[in-house]
Amino acid sequence: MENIDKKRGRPRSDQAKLSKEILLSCANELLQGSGKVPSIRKIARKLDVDPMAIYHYFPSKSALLEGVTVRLMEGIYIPQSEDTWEEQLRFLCSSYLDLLKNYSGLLETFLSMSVKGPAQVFIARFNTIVAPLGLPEDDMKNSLDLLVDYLHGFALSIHCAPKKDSLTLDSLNGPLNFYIKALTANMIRSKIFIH
Amino acid sequence: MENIDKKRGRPRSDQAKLSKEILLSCANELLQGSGKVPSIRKIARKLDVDPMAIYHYFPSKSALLEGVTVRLMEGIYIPQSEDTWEEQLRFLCSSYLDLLKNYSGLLETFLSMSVKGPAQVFIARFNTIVAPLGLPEDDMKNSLDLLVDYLHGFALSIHCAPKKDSLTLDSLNGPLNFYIKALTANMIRSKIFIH
DNA sequence: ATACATATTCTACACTGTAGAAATAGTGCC
DNA sequence: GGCACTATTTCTACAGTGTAGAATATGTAT
Repeated sequence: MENIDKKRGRPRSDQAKLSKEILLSCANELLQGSGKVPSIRKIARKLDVDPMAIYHYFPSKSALLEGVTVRLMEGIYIPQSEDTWEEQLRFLCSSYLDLLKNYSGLLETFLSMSVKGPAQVFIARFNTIVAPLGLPEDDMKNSLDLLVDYLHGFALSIHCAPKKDSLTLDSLNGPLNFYIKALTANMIRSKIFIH
Repeated sequence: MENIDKKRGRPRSDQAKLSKEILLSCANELLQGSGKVPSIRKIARKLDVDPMAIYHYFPSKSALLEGVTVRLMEGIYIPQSEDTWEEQLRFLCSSYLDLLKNYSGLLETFLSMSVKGPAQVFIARFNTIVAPLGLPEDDMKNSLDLLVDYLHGFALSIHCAPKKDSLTLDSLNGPLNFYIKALTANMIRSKIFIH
C-alpha cells in the first residue's frame, strides 16, 4: 500500500496527490467515522502522504476544520413555506442538532470561527421562521440567543456523555416544546398590545 | 529554585512534599490563572516535583480535574428565602455561570463526570427555587433541561470567543428574562387550570 | 537556459498523558 | 537487629500532538 520510499519534490502532474477538496472530504470522513477530530498525521496516513503536505493547502489545522465546517452548513434545513412555523422550527433544530451530533468534535470550531459559522446560517433561518410572529425586537434576539446556546449546550452534553440516538431526539422535544410554548405566549401577548 | 538532583525514593517525613489537597489547590490556581486546563507537567513544575508523582495521588489527569470540580461546586449560590424566586433564579444562574466562566476549561469535565457533577447541585437548587411555582412535572423537567443546557452553551461560547466581563453578564440577562417570562406564563396557566 | 513558483518529503522541536521500573523511607513482625 | 511490605518519590521511555524550517523535485514563464 505505502511506497516505502517516496520522491521528495513536486510530483509529476499526472500523479498529483492532493487538493483542498481531497483534504476536506478526507477530514470529513474521518470525523464522521470516529466522532472525534482526526490528527493531521491520521489524515496524512489515510491519504498516504506526508503530514506536512497538508500545510501547503491550509495554514493550520483549525483552518482545515473551518473548511470542513463551512461545507457542512450547506446541509442545514431550509424552511419550507408549506410547513407551520412550529414545524419549521422543529425541523431546523433537529437538523442543526443532527449536524452537531455527527460532528460533535467540531463544536468548538463552530464557535471559534470568526465568520460564516453554521451559527450564522442558523440565525438567518431562525429569523425567517419567526418573522411572521411579529415579536418585539428584544424578544426576537433573546429567544434566539436562548435557543442557539441551548442547542450548543445540548450538543456538548451529547458529546461528553453519549446516549442512544432515539433518546437524544426525545430529550430535545421536551425543552423545545416548552420553548415553543413560550414563543407562542409572547406572540399572543404582543399581538394583544398592538390591537 | 529547583534542586538539580533530587533523591529518588520516598522523602523523609519531615520534608513530605505532596498531598491530594496540595495538588487540587495547585491545579485550581493554574486553572483560574490561565483559564485553560494545565498540563500534568505544568502542575509538577509549579510544585517542583516529578510529573509522575502526581499519579500516586490520582489515577489519571481527569480524576484530578474531577477532584477540582467537586470542590468548586460547593461555592454555588444557595437560595436565600428572603429573595423572590426570580431573584433566586437570577443569582443561581449568574453564580453558576461565573464558575463556568472562570473555569471554562473544566466544562467538559463537568459534563463527563458520572456523579456529583456541579450540574447535579444546580439541579437540586433549581428545584428548590421553582417548587413554589407549582409547575406540572413535565414543565419542571423541560424548563430545567432548557436552562441547564442554555447555560452550558453560553459558557462554551464565552470560552471559544471570550468577551469582556460586563458584556458577558448583559448577554445573560436578556435570554434569562425571556426564560423567566416563560416560566411565569406557564405558572399562571397551570394555576388557572387548578382553580 | 535561467529564474521563480508550486508541491512534496524529511528532520526536528516542544509539547501531551502515562506505563513501568528503580530507589528510598517508614511500619509492623519475629 | 533483620525482614517483608507498603508508601512516596524520581527516572526512563513510548506513542502521540501541532507545526516550523529546510531540502528536493517539477512546472512555467522569460
